[in-house]
Amino acid sequence: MEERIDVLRKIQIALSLEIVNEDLFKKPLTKISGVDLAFTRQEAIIASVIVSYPSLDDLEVKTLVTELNFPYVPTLLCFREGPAIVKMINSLRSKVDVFMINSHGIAHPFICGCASYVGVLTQKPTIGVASSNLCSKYDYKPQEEGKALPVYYEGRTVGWILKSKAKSRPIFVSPGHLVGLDSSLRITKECLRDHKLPEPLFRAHRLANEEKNRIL
DNA sequence: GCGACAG
DNA sequence: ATCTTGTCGC
Repeated sequence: MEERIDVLRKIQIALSLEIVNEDLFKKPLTKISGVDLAFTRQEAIIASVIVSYPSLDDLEVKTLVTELNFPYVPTLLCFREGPAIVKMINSLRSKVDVFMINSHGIAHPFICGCASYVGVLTQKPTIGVASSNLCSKYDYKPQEEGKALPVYYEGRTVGWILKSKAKSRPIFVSPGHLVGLDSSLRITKECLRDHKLPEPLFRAHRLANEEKNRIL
């Protein structure tokens, strides 16, 4: 069992070497997809909401149901959710410029959060947005709405802690793949409206749960 | 050794 | 994440 984890660690480290944190997404940016999952006993409902950028109008919504085969293990989330997200991305008809994934990107102990994992496997630009911290260090939390402070891991900047909504806990943003550090924050901020999470993710989260309740 | 630990 | 009622606050 420990050997099993060792193999997965090596995969993460190998994938981390493939990550490119430069702005190689299409410009001007016109389509962003938020991807999130909801769970039932033995399956996952995965939702993608593609919105126009920067107007954020819904362009295409889609859900898929898939089986889960890997448990949730902190730092190994990509092996649980990654395959389903890749399946969703590969099934979309619209050409999406950047994917926002509900997870961390490079702000990960092995530099391989689920957003980075998905980006490398699909070679699509990705940004990771999480509601809580995993391994980053930061000096203090931003207090003013809209403000962000860098977060570090082993001495280098790997993302941001962003006060996305006045009376909510801050969120954690980190580039996944084919997106730079600054752009990951800028794009995320441009997608903020009335919720703590950026619109693509807020809508994908809501859609996944609506679909889950519908099929139950 | 102990605690912490995305979803 | 999920299982769950009411409840406090914007």
